Amino acid sequence: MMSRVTPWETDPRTSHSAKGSGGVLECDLTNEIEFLVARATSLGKALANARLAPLDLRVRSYSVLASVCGADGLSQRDIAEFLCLDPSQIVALVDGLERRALLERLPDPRDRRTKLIRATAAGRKLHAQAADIVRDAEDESLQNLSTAERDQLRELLRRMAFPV
Amino acid sequence: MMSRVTPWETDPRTSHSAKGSGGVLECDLTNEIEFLVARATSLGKALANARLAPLDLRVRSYSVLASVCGADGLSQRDIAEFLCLDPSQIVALVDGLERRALLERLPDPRDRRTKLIRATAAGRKLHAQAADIVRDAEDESLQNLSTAERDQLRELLRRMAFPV
DNA sequence: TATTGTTATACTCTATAACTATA
DNA sequence: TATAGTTATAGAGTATAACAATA
Repeated sequence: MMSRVTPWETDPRTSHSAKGSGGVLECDLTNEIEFLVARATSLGKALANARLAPLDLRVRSYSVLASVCGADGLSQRDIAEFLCLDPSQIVALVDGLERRALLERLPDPRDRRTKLIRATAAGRKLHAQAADIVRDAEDESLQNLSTAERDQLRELLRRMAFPV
Repeated sequence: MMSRVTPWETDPRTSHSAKGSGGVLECDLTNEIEFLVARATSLGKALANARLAPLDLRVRSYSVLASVCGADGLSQRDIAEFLCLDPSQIVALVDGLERRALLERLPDPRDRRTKLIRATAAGRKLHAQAADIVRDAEDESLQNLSTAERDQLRELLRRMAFPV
């Protein structure tokens, strides 16, 4: 069974308005990097969410899990900053993953306010599966780009996503 | 007065966990284009929303206005497809802009089901102001990148955001 | 006095299904 | 039978403010 990611997409042939030769609307927005990056995110997130559904993960919860698996001993504050989320949102996300025993809150010996988040073995296992799925989805989103172009894009995006 | 865009950001110096030399968390996610693109979008959208607030616009409503100003005679369906939004969402967005007389719904002589959306003079004027603001915000988000790099990024993103 | 995690609340955005009028 | 716009609703995501424990 195929998952419909953008169920509202119309057949370009039945549409009859100001389009360019490639079927893409010609408009100033297509020159705005912020718009392009938002549209790419929208498409990518929809696809990834659909693909992660069988694991009972979404992009947000996957991101928390991946953060913790990648760098152990993060505080909730660290995760929030890294993911550009408010710390109050991390509470619910960590709650959900902790309830499934995918990660755990540990006391920080240096600061009793802080809770260090650590992935469990089950969490690491699920993350490995999820990372494969996400990699496939990303590969699909980037079909038009060669490996070299993807590397180039990644570097440029890194500098946009993590400004000095 | 300065607008705080990411109010939860902590001072890197007070943080004490697994970070790389640049203060950036080292984690597999930073190699995932989908993550980087999402983070860039998150930062950019927050900044743009804050800057557009004085015009009583948000990124979503601005996008609709910009679509219509860039390519006249679009149907709501066209806008939905272009912005990756469900047609049902366009209704409320067009409603809001129409109420402010920034655009109008016109009957399509070829198909009485369709409504063609056209920007009014006031809409074009406001769009011009908004586009300046968005351009400045984008410029700020891309401080790290040279003009050539921005062009490169734009082209790569275009192919990611509008796959064949 | 400032910070971490937390709770609460309101708002925006997204997803889905169903309806109507047209085609 | 299918499509454009619409309505309704529920759920996900975001933004703020305030509080207790701790620094």
